[in-house]
Amino acid sequence: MMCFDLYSANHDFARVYKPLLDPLGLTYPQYLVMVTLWTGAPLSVGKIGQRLGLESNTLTPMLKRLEAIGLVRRSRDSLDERRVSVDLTESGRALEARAADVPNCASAATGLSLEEMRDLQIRLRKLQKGLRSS
Amino acid sequence: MMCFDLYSANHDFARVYKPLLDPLGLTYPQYLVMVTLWTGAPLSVGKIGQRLGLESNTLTPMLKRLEAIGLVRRSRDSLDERRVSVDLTESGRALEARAADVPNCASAATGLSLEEMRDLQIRLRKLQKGLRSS
DNA sequence: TACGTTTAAATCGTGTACGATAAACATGGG
DNA sequence: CCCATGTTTATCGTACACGATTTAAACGTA
Repeated sequence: MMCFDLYSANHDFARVYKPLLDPLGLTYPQYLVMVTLWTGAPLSVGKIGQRLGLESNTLTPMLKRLEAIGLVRRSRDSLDERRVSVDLTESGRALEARAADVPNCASAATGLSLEEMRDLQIRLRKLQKGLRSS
Repeated sequence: MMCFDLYSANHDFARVYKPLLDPLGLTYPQYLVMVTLWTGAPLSVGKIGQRLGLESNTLTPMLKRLEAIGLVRRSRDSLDERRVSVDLTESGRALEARAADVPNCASAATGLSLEEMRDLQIRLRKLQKGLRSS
């Protein structure tokens, strides 16, 4: 069954990332949030959730932790007070440089060629598209 | 980054399984444990963990819940009192028939052909092998 | 037999996930 | 302007995950 492979490959990935992220003081999901913010902060909670497939019930506590360690700042959007805008602090922005090698280390750990990675990624996206539209 | 795709594809899979498993009263990880047991109970806690990439800290509470709803029985192995042997109850065995359609429904939801699924599975296993040996 | 080492589960604390619900705010129609 | 409706985030309870530690049983060696 494919779900077995997906389930444990995901865990294996998290395990490979752990030693890379520990020095940065980030968990794997926290890292994914930071990567999302590095691509263009500020973002609303909902926007971040959309990218990662998470909702406020998961993100709110996580973002509060990231705020507590000084990497992000949360503030109500003045145009729409329902939204919470999440922005990087100086420290959060600086972390990007320190995390620069993480993707390379991680992809090296896969043992796959660039070609193979690209291919797997395309297939995963197709799977995802199917799952989401079902 | 591939980890994003793997991370969210795994979540998407869990979401597809949920409506299929709710009628059975199982969570997604619980279902994976039951599938493992259906392939040949009894199994020790360690053996189940080996198959799913989990350890006793995750499995012990989960197995206790499965025991509480009457699907499995846990008992110390008389040959080696360190081990806990996990076996199916009558009810746990009977559930296999009720869950017979789940894999088909799930693979239908992927929107992939059998060929594509086999291919993706092979690539995932290769990835996994790489990640585990790193 | 005694004892240090290894192994298998369990326990504990922290951090995700997520369904269900609540609270605060925006918006459109009357 | 008011209210019904929808949207966005937060809160709560339950269930994984996992690192670190503990407990108990098995094993090896003197």
